[in-house]
Amino acid sequence: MPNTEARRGPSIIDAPQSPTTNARAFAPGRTLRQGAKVLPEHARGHNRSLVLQTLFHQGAMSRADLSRETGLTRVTISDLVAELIADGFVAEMGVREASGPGKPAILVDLDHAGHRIIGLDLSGSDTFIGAVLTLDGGIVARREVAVPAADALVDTVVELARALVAESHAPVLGVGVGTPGVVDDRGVILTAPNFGWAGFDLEGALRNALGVPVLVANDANAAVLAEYTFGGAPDDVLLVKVGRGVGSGLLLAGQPMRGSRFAAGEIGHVTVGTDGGPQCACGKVGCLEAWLSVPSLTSRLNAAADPAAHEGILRDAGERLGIALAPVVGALDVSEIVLSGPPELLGGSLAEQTVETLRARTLAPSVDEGVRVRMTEQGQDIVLRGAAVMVLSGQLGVS
Amino acid sequence: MPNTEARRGPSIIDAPQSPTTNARAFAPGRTLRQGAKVLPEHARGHNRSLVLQTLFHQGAMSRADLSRETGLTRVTISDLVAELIADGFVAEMGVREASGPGKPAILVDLDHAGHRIIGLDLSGSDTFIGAVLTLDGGIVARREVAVPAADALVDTVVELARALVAESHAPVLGVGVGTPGVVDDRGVILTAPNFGWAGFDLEGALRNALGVPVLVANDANAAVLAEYTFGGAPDDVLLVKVGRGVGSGLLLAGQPMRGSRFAAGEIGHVTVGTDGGPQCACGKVGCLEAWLSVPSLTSRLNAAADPAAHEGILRDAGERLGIALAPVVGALDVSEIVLSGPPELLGGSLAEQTVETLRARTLAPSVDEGVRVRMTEQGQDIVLRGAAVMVLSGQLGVS
DNA sequence: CGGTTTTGTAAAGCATCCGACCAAATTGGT
DNA sequence: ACCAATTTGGTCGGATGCTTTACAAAACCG
Repeated sequence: MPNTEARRGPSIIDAPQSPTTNARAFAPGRTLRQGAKVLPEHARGHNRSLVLQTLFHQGAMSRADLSRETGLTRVTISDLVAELIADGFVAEMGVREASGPGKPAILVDLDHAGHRIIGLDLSGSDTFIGAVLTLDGGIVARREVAVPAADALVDTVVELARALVAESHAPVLGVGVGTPGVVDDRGVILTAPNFGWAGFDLEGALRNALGVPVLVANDANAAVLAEYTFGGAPDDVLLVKVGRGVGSGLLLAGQPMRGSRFAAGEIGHVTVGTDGGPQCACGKVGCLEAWLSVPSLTSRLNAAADPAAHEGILRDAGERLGIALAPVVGALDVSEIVLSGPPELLGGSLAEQTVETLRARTLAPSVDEGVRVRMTEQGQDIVLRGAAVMVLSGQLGVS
Repeated sequence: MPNTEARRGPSIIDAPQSPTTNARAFAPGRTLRQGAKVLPEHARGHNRSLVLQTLFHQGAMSRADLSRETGLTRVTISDLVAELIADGFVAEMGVREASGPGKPAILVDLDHAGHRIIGLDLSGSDTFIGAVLTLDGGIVARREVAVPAADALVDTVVELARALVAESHAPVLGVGVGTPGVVDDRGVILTAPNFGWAGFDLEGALRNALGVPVLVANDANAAVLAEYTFGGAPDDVLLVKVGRGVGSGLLLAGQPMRGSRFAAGEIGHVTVGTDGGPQCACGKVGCLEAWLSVPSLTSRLNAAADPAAHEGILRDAGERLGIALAPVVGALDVSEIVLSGPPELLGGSLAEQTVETLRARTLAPSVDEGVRVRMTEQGQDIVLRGAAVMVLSGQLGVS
């Protein structure tokens, strides 16, 4: 049963076209780089999000605590909290055990059970994965379907989402989708070679079919959001997602970067080094993907009769990743690079060699301040949880 | 003063929660990624900047025009404009020639003569350059001093700024400084090997000495601001500044990127390619700076007896720049790369070869949508004008 | 048991923007 | 000549949002 709760009127959250998406970037020459007017009600919305954000990251606390954390007065916090309780996003959790003089505090917290988020991960090579998540990123239910033929793709995705919405026993805050391909800021898939999509408005199709807010983004961009919100990644982080291809998601100053043509992160077919390399499916030689993708890595590992050679193959791939990322690290000063993919391939020598190569090829700010390289701890669910973060961020202003 | 807010007791009520709730607790030293409260007066400030920004980019217009451009009502615009006139930032420019029915409009515009900006460029290898600029970036007066010995650096800079402030025949909006080195967001120079500075608060020193607002940033970061504001660069642009060293400034989605340790743009000592290269002063081999800096380029050109070899040397350098930037272009999807430096070195074959190499080593979104590479048209004043943009942006919210 | 501290709410005040209305100035039709 | 239409710029009251001040409730402490 489609719920209309998530699209109620008075919420700030409802504005489908947020003012930050001004990038109607097609005009030749220059786009108007003007911001938008700000009204008192926008300030209200910002402060609403600020309360939610504080509760999200710091857990249950009293209104007085919220006042101290946010800088807003207790009066305003009371008002905001009352509004959020009425909207079902916040709930009173009982009285805190008195720990000193004064009236005992009433704890308030996000109503984690009050809403659910649907996340979809279309990046698998064999299956589409979907899940029902709580507001704190916990997975409540999960479904998988085999990737269908090209002409049934959309119907399959819609049905997967519809089944999950039906399975959610709470109002659905929104549906987040992480998909391969280049996706613009309105959820239109500009190009997705695997699916044969070009200029397809997946976000609009899902919204029309489901009647709930939908947000669609590239899978690696979703993944880096999960790593930021749930994985403790710093404000400047690059996530490299290794699967059938190689892609990346980038966060700078805590903001996701989309690129001028929404193609940020497309590093799979960047040529690495000046000494040739494996043949790539794209026709070029020495693409990062030819060195690092799971198919290319496994085929080279299988071809090596001697298991002792495996170490060398993984180190070579790690070195190539380091060579490719060194200019990015130098130009952006990211402090952490997170790898997502099969841990048995990426987790060991490969990651070690990557960080060694990076330090050799960049001028580290100081000895122990070099860039870190590590595997994600989000495992296989990283895109699902990233899709949930997209909804949290888009609907509640929380990340 | 009471302050027991630090640690509350554990809450007694603890609904079963997924293990991921506290996305924050670990990672020592990590900054809270919470925003700040927003009050109505902040909205007012934003709208003030919006009016200034509109006038800055579109020139004189009537209050009614401003209302249509910004979406604010004529009432609010009249109020904002009155305030800006009282502050001396806006002036009435007379009545517009009637072009239709209705009462003739009174044009208002930025009062370009009402304030001046002081810009300093400390990036020259021989001289410090300073200038008095109008609000629209025009240079009114200029001074140069030889770079002094290390122990007189600060005094020299202060005196240069003081002389320019005295020379400005209008209130000084602020002083902007572009300097080599790594500069944090409060104008503290973390490292500047050329000057022997480490952790030196140049911004504070100048502010104390001059009593006007001061903003200090890296020279290449200042330069890219000039290119964005005065050079028509798009929202996602990388500027490469070639001089004694090689540095870069980066703008993504119209926002300057500083990096996690304020070291974004430090690409001079990134190793390029996997086939060696010239020896760099830093001790490594094949740094971008060893290929591309003005001293290294000129010495290689002078060493070539045959002028016909010059073309090859420049093409090699351009190719190396392309090799270094290809991963950056892939990861960020910048749409334009701007070169700043001696045009006789960078402007011809070098830039051509750079764009060719970039296109060969990245997967262009489509045929004619590849990245552009061009020389700046801001010439030698790019850092001065960028420093002025820093002041415009910091003091008026205009860029 | 009164004094102190803390929490949460209520009332009044200030800032900001908007809608409705109005006066002024110009064009254009009759 | 004159009046209607149009556009500009302003005034006045109303709505929203945050703050300061004040207050009741509920705990602790001596």
